[in-house]
Amino acid sequence: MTHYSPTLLNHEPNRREVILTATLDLIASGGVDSVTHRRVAKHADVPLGSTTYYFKTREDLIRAAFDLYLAHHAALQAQITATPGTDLTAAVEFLIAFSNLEFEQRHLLLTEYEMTLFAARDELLGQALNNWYEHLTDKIASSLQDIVTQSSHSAARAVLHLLRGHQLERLTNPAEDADVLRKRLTTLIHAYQSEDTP
Amino acid sequence: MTHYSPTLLNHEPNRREVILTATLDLIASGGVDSVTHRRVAKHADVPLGSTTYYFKTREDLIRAAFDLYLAHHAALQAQITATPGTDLTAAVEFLIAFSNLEFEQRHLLLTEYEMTLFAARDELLGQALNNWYEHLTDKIASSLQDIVTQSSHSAARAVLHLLRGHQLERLTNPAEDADVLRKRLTTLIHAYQSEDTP
DNA sequence: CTGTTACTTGTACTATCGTACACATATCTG
DNA sequence: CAGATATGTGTACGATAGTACAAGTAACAG
Repeated sequence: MTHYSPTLLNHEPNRREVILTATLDLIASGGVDSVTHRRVAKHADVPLGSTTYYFKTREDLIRAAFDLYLAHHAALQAQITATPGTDLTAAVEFLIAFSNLEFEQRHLLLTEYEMTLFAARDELLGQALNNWYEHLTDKIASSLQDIVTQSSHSAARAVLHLLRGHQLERLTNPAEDADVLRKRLTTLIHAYQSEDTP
Repeated sequence: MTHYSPTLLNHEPNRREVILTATLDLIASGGVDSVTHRRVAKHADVPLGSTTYYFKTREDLIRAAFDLYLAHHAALQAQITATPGTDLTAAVEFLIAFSNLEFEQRHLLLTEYEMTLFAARDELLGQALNNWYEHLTDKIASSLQDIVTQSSHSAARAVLHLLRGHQLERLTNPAEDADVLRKRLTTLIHAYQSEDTP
């Protein structure tokens, strides 16, 4: 007794990635909660058996999706890092560009915080996220190294946190735009430029 | 035909609040996803019919729980605000105390970011959250008003964002402790003290 | 006391879920 | 070509979900 009507099977080479992309879509629009095997399958236009084949459990699916997100984001970063600057204004503009990268596509921002919250309760992803943070800090630090007098790494960490807080509020408050951020970043970095910092 | 065996009914006056407290417990430990009428009922030790009586839908329940959280948090803040300082060191210690308020009880931190993410997709709660942010900013601004030369409100916003970013990373990275935060806050506020800020 | 309203509770209905699994086809290995 | 392995697909099962609701009890207004 046949379970389905075959005639032709789609042997797609990258089914797995298609499924993960659909999963990220769902996470961005409805949160991690909204991720179910069935919904993902429907969104990716593949049968249910296909998602459960590649990802045995729901958690596997979510973890893998976030891994893909980190990879995608790394690729996006590469576009920006190409043009480093050597003075304060240029550095700030670099950071603004970096921030806009996530601003302009709200779903990136949402995905990121969904991931952060999920990682807070998932040791494995938590570690991956820490590595990612470290990586981001290094990128920012290298854009600051010719500007600040003290450890550019520690300055970069402060910059990153200021950015995160800004983005977090931006999720619900549109008044927190790029102009406001620009001023704050300038002030902060300026602080790391002067040498009398305690 | 009786549906249950009555003999005595618990006519508790604050069933509603008991239910909401249980809901917040669940949110902190397992996230918004883990909130179901049945789980809340079991955790609060009330029958299922009780939670659905007070909160018609799951969303009502979650929204109400976050409202209660905001009220509780306001009460906690009051304990701290009692002792304002007039110099940089005192102000930083005030902020550290404020931050520890949430650090030391990880569940407060988790609840807060669950709320933020939920609010990002819920206009109503989003507005409430913005008001709360504004309120927090005012508190911080008043602790800075004798210290910074420029608008203490704008300085407070930067401080709040730095704090948020720090807490967010702290969720997965224990290296981000109070000492690190203290240094960053000092540097940031110092920047708002000097007058040559662009 | 009487009617009205607020509260309390068990149960039932329908939907959806994760997951397991048998079966079919494609690809690969040798 | 033949066997092994990877991939694809439909279906089934038990668990859990949101929500509705009838029927009971308490509190209260007049």
